[in-house]
Amino acid sequence: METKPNNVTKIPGSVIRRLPKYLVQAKRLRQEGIEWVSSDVLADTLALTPSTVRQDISHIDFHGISKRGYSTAGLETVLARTLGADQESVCVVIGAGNLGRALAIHEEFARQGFRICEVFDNNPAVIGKKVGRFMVQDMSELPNIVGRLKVMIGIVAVPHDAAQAVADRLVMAGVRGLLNMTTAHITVPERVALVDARIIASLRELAYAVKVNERPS
Amino acid sequence: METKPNNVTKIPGSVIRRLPKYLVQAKRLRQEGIEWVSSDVLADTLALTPSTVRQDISHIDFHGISKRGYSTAGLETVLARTLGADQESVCVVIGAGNLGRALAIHEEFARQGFRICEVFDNNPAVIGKKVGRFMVQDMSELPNIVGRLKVMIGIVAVPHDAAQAVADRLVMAGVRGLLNMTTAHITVPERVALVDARIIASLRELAYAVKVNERPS
DNA sequence: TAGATTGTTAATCGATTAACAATC
DNA sequence: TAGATTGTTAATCGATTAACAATC
Repeated sequence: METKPNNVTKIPGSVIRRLPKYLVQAKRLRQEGIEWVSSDVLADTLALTPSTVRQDISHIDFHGISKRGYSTAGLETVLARTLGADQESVCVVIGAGNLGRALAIHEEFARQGFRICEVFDNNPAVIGKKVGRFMVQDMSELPNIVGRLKVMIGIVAVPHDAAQAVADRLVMAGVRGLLNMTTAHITVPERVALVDARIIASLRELAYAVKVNERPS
Repeated sequence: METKPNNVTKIPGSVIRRLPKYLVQAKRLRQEGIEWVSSDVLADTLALTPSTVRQDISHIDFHGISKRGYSTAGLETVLARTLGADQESVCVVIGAGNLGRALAIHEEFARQGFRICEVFDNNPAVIGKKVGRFMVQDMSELPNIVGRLKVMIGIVAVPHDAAQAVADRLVMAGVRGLLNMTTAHITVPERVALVDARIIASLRELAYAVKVNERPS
């Protein structure tokens, strides 16, 4: 008997980056009491083609039904399981500046299953200070806490120039994935995952698009 | 005489999304006193191929020199001009929750040329309250302020369910581009640019990558 | 049953990479 | 000059879309 490849085979990045959008829609539709959704409707609401939707869903361990479409509840469940959204991911935030503090107290992360357990900084002036329900920890505590609380993800919210050094310490401490909130380019070993949040880059992309739209010839 | 196509032709999105990384590197190298950089070195530091770097730079109105490479100062200048990073972009933040407040006071945006001029909310309990140097404005003031201050970009930092309605009001007010900080899917007219910040989606991508790395067979 | 909709194969499109002539 | 490095063309690779047989 062959194993289903769906959960084992690595899903391409292009697909993985769309799955959260399907998850949001499946959840919304299910909450609205809509039980079935077709690839056509999903494609319409997300500005994709039905082909893309069906191809994407074929990567996860879930099947639609001819003539009815996809069960919204089923889709939600399987997408959540595939993405790991059915389990809490323990995170730490490094950097207790404006951005770091904001991320730490932004309730949405916890609501979405990303539990921030500590906030760190290396500035003696802020170590020990309160940030929401957190007391800012000294960076030297990082390895202890990562080990003890099984921290999976480190969120890098420090000044640009400190980003790589902080990333190195997170990797050393045993974190498995990094979210880079800075504009710096960070390098990590292959066993560690890295995603750039690209907020400034997204704003630049917008500024460029606005400029190009201005003279549409 | 033919016009240079570089500033006129629209640069593909895949390329535009890499240009901010080149800009960061060019600036860093220039500040370190390094005057020239080759496509090989840039590729190495950014985990790209030299071919990709040369192809990307060929989209902007700038040329390297055989045997020396690219002038870091020249590259910085032209990239900044191409992306619009040499000019201030006026932004508003909608939503004075934790995330909105944080974005409003995060100095990095201003430092990168994204000047936030006002923060809005529709909750009477927060309207008129101070957020850093801002006083939270009533949403009804949006059209006035967008018109008067020539606001280019609206940053949508409201709860998920309010995202589309807020986007509609920003578009109506005359904003030219939207940065969507929520997980909602937003639809805008073609003349308006939209970029998803995808912070939660990035964390999901990370959680998935961590899970897949765990059993690497 | 007839028709709607999936799942999948094949075709197209676009992005990345390789190769190399031009050139400083 | 000789050799390093660009700019560009051609080849490859991967992602998206189209088409359609299977099926509920």
